[in-house]
Amino acid sequence: MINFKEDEYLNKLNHSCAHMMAQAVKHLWPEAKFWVGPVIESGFYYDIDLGDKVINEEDIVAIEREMKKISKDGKRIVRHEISKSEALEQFKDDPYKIDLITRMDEENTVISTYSQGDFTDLCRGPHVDTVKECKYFKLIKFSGAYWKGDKNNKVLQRIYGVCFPTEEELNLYLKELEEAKERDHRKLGKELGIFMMNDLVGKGLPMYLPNGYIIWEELENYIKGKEKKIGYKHVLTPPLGNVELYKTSGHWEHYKEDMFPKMEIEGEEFVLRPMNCPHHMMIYANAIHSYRDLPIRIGEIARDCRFESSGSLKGIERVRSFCQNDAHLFLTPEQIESEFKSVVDLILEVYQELHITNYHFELSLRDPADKKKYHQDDEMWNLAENTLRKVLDDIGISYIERIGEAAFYGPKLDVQVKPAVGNEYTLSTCQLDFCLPMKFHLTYVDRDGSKKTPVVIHRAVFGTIDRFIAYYLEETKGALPLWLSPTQVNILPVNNEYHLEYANEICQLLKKENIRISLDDREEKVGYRMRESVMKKIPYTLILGQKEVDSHTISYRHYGSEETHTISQEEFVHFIKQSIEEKK
RNA sequence: GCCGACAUAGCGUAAUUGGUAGCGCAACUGACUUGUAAUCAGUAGGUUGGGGGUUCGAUUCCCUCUGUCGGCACCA
Repeated sequence: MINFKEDEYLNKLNHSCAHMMAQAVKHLWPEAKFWVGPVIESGFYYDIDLGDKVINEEDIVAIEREMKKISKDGKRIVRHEISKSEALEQFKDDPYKIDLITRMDEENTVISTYSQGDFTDLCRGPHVDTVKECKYFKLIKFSGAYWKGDKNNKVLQRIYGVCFPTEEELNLYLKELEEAKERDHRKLGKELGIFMMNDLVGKGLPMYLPNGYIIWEELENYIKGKEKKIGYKHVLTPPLGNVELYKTSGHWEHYKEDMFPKMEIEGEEFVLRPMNCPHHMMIYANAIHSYRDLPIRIGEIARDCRFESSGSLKGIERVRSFCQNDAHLFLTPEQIESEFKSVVDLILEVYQELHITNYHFELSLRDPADKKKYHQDDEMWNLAENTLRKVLDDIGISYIERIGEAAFYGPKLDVQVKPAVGNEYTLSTCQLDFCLPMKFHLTYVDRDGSKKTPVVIHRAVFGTIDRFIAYYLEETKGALPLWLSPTQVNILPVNNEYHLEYANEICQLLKKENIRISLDDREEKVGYRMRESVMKKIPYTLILGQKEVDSHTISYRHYGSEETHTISQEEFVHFIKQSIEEKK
């Protein structure tokens, strides 16, 4: 997908188009006031104050029409430079622009405005030469958006759009947007029988259907197998806990509003747990540990519940009940680098094996100015953040630093991915924590006999199994690799009377090898059954007729290909087993 | 949670400027006995998301609740 911010001309063009949209809005609603209209990865938007007026579909059509007129009229876009005081005078009736101007630093800053015909906007630029260039545009969506992104502020009207140099590019982009909807995991999840939701059960509470649970089990076994190989021990802990546990960890203070409310019973208070860290801390604390025992790596596919705001729920990407692929590594300070590296290596290895390529790393740091969110200990934060930077630089992976995105207890490395529809999210995470071990008074006995506090790494490779399934469905457009496919091989006997016996024989053969098969012995034409097999995105469809019976062979078609291959039974079994093994 | 849109059979959809709903797929029955993306015919399936209001009459208009979708905010 195109990134409008990265291409210099597209950036300029879209920014100019945002101005042109503002001009059109001003023509239609002269009282309109404008906040900001930046170029973003997916085009541009403008935040507009229209008083009580709320934008609707018809307005969008009208705005587009007006924009076409403005573009056709083809006014030049002219830059003017003015002083701060001149700007304050020029925009004195516009509280939004005054807000922007006032926050510009020095008194002598040169401020620029851009004009086109009857419209002038405060802007740094650059812009294209004339509005004529903004010919091929489309307003994509609109919604309310809090002023300055603060939920306590007024809601402005935000309109999103895109602009291209040519009609072909615009149409291609719009087509890609439509295609993205086709691989939305919510659509695929329904079509392929992966998961369901039910109003009576409750929103944000997905239920995995037989097909979905096969994927779940395979993923769970896969990741646990990987973890076991590098020394993780898996545990099972309850999905709720005493409120005191979360008061101790600090989660209660930070997130109680986002947890399912506490339950009082027999004088005790419990919550459905929002994460597993405290449970794992207590498992660590259950025994005395020597420095020789460290690192201790505790893993769990753990059920958590968070009271996510209703507006944030999305398929199985963002839910209220989910399972983390969680683990906590308890370390001596000397082990931080090697263990952090081993987690990053594991993430990279898994991504490579699963052919995941569209992702990037983000180093999430604290905002030192935010005294409320973050655990107060400058020395700890500096140590933790510098350690992470060092490890990442040693490994040689590139990453973007994000201020104010850290967990309250420590900095983290996040792996970000972009879904078919919507904003990017975190798939994998690795977090460094000097804070919780102290809160829980965790210790190990060091070489000199003294008690020391271990360091903890929190990490999740799949993030949550739920979210990973969502991601992987979209990534594969629902055509999952063989090892994850709910049905791996679908068998079509050409004629039940003559070929069903042979088909059953092949079924038994494949079943013995633990291959997930289905036999479609309905009295329908092969073409009809083939069509369904393809629509279900089953990796291999076998066609067994007289030819195969006579020669004891198997004819198969691979999903995505229209060719048929005929090979011996032994070859096919070997081939399928190898493909599963290699996660093809 | 906020701003807005939407909700018709298992799924995908059509229609009514207010006169109680059609179609396709799927399901079921029968015929066809099938060689790589839809064989034909028939049957059944809806208090048009729940509740309330306006009206002679509401699926359509209004209110409300629930859910979904697009953004915003949030995301340990």
